[in-house]
Amino acid sequence: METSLPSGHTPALPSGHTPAACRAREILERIGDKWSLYVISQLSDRTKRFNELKRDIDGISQRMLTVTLRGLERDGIVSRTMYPVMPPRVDYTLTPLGRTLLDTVGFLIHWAEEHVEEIETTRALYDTRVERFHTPE
Amino acid sequence: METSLPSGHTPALPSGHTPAACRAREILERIGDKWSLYVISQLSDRTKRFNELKRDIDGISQRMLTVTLRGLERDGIVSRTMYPVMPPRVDYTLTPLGRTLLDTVGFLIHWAEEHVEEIETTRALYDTRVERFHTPE
DNA sequence: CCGCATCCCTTAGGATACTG
DNA sequence: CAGTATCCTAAGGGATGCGG
Repeated sequence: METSLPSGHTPALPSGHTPAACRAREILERIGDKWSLYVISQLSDRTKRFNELKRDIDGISQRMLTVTLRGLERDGIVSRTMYPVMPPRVDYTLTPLGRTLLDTVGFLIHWAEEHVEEIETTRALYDTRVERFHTPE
Repeated sequence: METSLPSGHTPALPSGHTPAACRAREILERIGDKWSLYVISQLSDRTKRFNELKRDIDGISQRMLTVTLRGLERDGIVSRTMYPVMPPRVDYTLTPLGRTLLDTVGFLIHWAEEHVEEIETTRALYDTRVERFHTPE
């Protein structure tokens, strides 16, 4: 297993011609959904409990946190430990597989925060241009 | 602007406590959707035309290619050049901003393909466990 | 405290047909 | 060739209430 980055241009993967690439999409959709990146990021430094995650990820609903965690657990990216105590206690932590995503996830979030201003400006410009085209007056 | 990877653990970003982080989510959703990663990847080595992309990205519909390209263009990740000829010709290429994503995109796709087997096995195992719980017999 | 079940609305996204 | 327009279904995702 090589962890080195395929620097520069990837050989422009077949993206569906081979069965493997086709199935890879399902996996990317898992971590590419609305919340997974943030859950992974929040677990980057240590194990956390359910409500701790809920507090730290601003705007996530209880339902979506559950759904997201289940998905990540199903894929073997997050592991779940339940302690049969009262009140219940559940710990979530990254698996070794999950940890292999940390650099990339960190980079993506970093990248997004770095370019927020730039992209929002570009968007605004684009939108006014399109508006001009569509409004008659 | 530092392009170096925040290796290991990110400082577990606030993910919404600051306005910047909150807005960053919208940007991540853009490249985290179903097709963007593949479009970016396909443009990694060179400019391509519309139908060329459509051919190369297996399974994408004409509509979704249009929608995805518009979104990427709006964010300044892809640039669009239209030649007023007959038949029409439109070229798509990555902007400098778009190129800064190449390593990460390449890594993600590579990562997904690398772990397809592993994850599918984990999924299947997880599903049978859950099934056991829910089916009475 | 953790989380499942339900309701319900919104969005994503595929199929198809038509245009400059 | 490179789209737009329309229709329609499935999935996403929030709110709320209940249960161990």
